[in-house]
Amino acid sequence: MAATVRDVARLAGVSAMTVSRVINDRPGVSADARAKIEAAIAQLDYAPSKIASSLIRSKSELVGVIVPDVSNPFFGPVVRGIEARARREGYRLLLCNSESDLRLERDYIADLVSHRVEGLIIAPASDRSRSHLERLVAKNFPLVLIDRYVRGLACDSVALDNVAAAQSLVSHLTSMGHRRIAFIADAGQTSTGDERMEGYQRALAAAGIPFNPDLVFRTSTDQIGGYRAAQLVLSMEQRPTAVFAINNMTAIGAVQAFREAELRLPEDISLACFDDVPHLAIIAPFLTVIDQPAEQMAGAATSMLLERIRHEVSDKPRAAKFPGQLVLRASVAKIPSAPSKDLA
Amino acid sequence: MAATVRDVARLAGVSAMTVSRVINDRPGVSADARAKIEAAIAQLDYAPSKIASSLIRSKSELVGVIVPDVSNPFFGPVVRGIEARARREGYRLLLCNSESDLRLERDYIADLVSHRVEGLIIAPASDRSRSHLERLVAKNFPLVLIDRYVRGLACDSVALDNVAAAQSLVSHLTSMGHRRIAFIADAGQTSTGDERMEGYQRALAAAGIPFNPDLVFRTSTDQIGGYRAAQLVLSMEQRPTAVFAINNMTAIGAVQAFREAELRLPEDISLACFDDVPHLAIIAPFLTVIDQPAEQMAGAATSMLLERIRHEVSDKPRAAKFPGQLVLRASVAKIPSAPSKDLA
DNA sequence: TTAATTCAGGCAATCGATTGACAAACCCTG
DNA sequence: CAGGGTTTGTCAATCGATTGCCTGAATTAA
Repeated sequence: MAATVRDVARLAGVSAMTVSRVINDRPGVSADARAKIEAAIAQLDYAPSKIASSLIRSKSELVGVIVPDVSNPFFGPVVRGIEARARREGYRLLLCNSESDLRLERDYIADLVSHRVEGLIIAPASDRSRSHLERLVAKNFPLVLIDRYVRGLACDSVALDNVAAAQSLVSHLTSMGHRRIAFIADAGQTSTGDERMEGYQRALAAAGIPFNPDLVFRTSTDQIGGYRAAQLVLSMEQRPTAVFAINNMTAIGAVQAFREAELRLPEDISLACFDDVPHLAIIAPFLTVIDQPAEQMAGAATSMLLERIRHEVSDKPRAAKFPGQLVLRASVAKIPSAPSKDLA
Repeated sequence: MAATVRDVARLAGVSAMTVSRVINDRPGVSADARAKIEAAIAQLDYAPSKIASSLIRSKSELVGVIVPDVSNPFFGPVVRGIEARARREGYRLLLCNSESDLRLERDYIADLVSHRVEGLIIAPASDRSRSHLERLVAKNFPLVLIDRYVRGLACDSVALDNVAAAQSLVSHLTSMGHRRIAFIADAGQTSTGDERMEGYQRALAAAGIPFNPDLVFRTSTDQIGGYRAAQLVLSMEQRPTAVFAINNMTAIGAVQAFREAELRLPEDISLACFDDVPHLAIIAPFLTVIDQPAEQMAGAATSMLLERIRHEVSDKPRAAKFPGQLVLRASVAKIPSAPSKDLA
């Protein structure tokens, strides 16, 4: 069906190897032969098979990317950033959505390896991803973790400095007078979640507020999880004055719950979260958030991966940390320092 | 480096072909041999090379996807929808962002063809994409256009019924009493843009409002384009009472411009646009929009593509149209029917 | 016991591009 | 005009999995 080097060679009256030389811009071809070959290529609409060349060269020029969901406002820019950087080096992206499903993630990894991707950038579903990632690391397969790292897995990673970012966000809440601050957290399976928890606790400690486990609501880190957690928050006897949501999706779920309960933000309850929702800020500059430089992080991860692929670096795993930016908007209210009066 | 069928065969004490049979679940292998082979596969951590099997079978199990930008709130769900559908059939996605750049798009297409993707789903940059898409169509290459079609190109497409959707949106504006309705449009290169223009004009005609070309602002369909167009709208002597933005990004740019001019929406000016911004509605149920079923459309496009790949359908091009849903929110105000009084 | 039938499993060719070894033709200089 | 060096191009092997064709062994029926 499709034309091959041999077809081109026959039409141009040369050998296959000469055609190959022209395609790969190698020396040793006369101008005359080159012209004839190019004419033949155009005439046959010939496209060299990367499959065949991948096989012989053991270079697929493919990079695998696994994220929970491309349509997530955080991972969309991540994928875009990876693609932009990889493109410049002639690499294409094999994109998979793991849906945070461990089994799906494992199958995808196996499939990408079969497709002979030269490297893999992954936002692992959880620490339990370790079992299947370990095999890649053992084989010295180029691998970069993004957004999260996996405890005990010695490989490159790019993530936010979540401890510091969470601490600054929660400190903002305490500085606004909040003392009962609920934390809508993940199920406790990711480094990201643990670090944010750590930041939460440090900020509380810094403000002299004892940590109260009852204020931590562990749930799935999606909209429905945030919605349910927020409902639990609202059902508490002593309702928290502020909620710290672990990411954008849970925050959105929380807003939904608050709205249904006819609570006003921030008058009745304050809310702050991780991840800006792009564009949202313009239409409604509302949520106080930690903004992550998603595309930059993705670019850095891709550079690290390409270095691994080219063996330009030592085997020692590297961990890049990016700072989060606290963006103050309107979802956090100031609480008058009332407690002392109440006691009097 | 990586193990091959032969390595597995040697270790299991059988021939390569027997191994191949086990991998592909073909009959003709004894339970004993199968067990030994599976043990050898596990021991060597063998992953069959899809590159080699693609070459011999002429099936890459790859589908190419080209969109302007995955991080766009419309195209993110599109890609997700394609991936979800393709995955079930064992296909992987080769994802490219064209950035609406014609040259980049052309290069990507050539590269995907070289990678021997079995089919291609593309949201073409503009009607000028026709020149490079035509060659694919001529070769009978499985191709499905999504979101936009290209005039004069006989191939499958999946898009919104933009004429009807735009008409319903603009009719909503006229029914609210608006008579001077600006249209922030594209540069006039896409079917989508033209159809929305058609719907705009039909709605005006239905309301007995003469079409005024001065109210059409052609620009790039991104945030900055919307911002600039909105500034022009505001600088008009007789300022329109409502703005119809061709998509979400231009609407966001317009909001930005209105905000800077300290105009209130919808009290001072009304705004309606295409494309819902996911999640935005929950946090700020504000923009009146036409919502597109992006994931559904993507699923349909993928099904059409798979049918083409399998030659399950005739060569006749098919065009699927999806209805847009008018979602009324708060960005459109009612205008008191003043004109007659003014005349009196 | 023998022939017919079935079935496990091996050999070798193939997909399309690449590459090292090598041959042929060319140029130049002495 | 002959011989060394260079350019240009050919041949054959290779990457890893697959498959049609066959062989040899096992099972069953007569």
